[in-house]
Amino acid sequence: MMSPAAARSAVLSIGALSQRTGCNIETIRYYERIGLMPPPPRTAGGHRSYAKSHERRLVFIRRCRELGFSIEEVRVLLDLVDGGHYSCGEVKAVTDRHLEDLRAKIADLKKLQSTLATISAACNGGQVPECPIIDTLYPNTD
Amino acid sequence: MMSPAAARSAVLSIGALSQRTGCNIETIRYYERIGLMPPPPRTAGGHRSYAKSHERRLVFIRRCRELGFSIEEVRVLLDLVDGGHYSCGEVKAVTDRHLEDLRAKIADLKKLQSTLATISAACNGGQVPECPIIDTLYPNTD
DNA sequence: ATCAAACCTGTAGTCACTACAGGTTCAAGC
DNA sequence: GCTTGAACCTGTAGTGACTACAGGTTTGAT
Repeated sequence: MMSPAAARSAVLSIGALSQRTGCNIETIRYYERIGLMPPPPRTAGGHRSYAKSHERRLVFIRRCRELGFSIEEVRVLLDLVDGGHYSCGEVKAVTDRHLEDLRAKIADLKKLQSTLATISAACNGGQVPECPIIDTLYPNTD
Repeated sequence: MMSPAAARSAVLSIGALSQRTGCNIETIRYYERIGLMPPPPRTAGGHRSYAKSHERRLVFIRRCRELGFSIEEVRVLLDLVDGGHYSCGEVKAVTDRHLEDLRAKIADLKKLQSTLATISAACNGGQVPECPIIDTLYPNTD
């Protein structure tokens, strides 16, 4: 159990929090503005004072974002966690929907890549003022 | 060779162009504003009058966008085409750089999917107030 | 006290659109 | 010709997720 003095030594400025979490200062303020992060206490001079719990929350947010969850999805997950009595099923539902989105996006990109690779392969990159890529994409005169 | 009267019958309003190309009216105006599309002639009442050549250009733009080229990449390609004496190599360079971006993006998404699938698989979606997903993503108390 | 770095709030910009608001034009129907 | 609704116009602002200032204040070292 930390003593009050020891707890006070764990206080972080926004710059320190930024460094510890790899999250941009301005992004941290953005997250506060949109409600993902609670407004922290301030110094007498108006500077934000973050506790360890703030840091842990921000790490969670960043991990979710890195995994591609949208801000809204992160918000839903945080609401579940904040409520303190979420079910594992609710979390899994959000996660699996996101997984589905990822799969669809990958399939989409693969199709694009395949199409583009086919078009590009028809071009040997010469100096001729014609190009199969342009010829494919630019409609002919009717 | 179309007669002047026949050429005049090929004139499209912006709504007609939107329908023929599947490109939103407001997006067409946006493309004009950012210079991808040239400003077309106007009717006496100020309405835009698009020729067939405008339509072909817009189809090209839409195809490139659908393939994931950024607006700037489309702009580069259009500059090449507009110059009229581009080399196939220049076009291929833009295209292959885009292909590389696509490949990187796919690899990135696959990694995310794999990570997330692993995390999600640890969750059987029950009613317990604990969740391996949250446990993985939310830092523990130090 | 001085000074540079860190911080603050507010505003605006990025990218590629998308959605109005308020007004004008067009064309069909009477 | 008049009416009316649809289509069009310009200008502005919003979307999502940041990111970058400007101009001012606070902090901490010297």
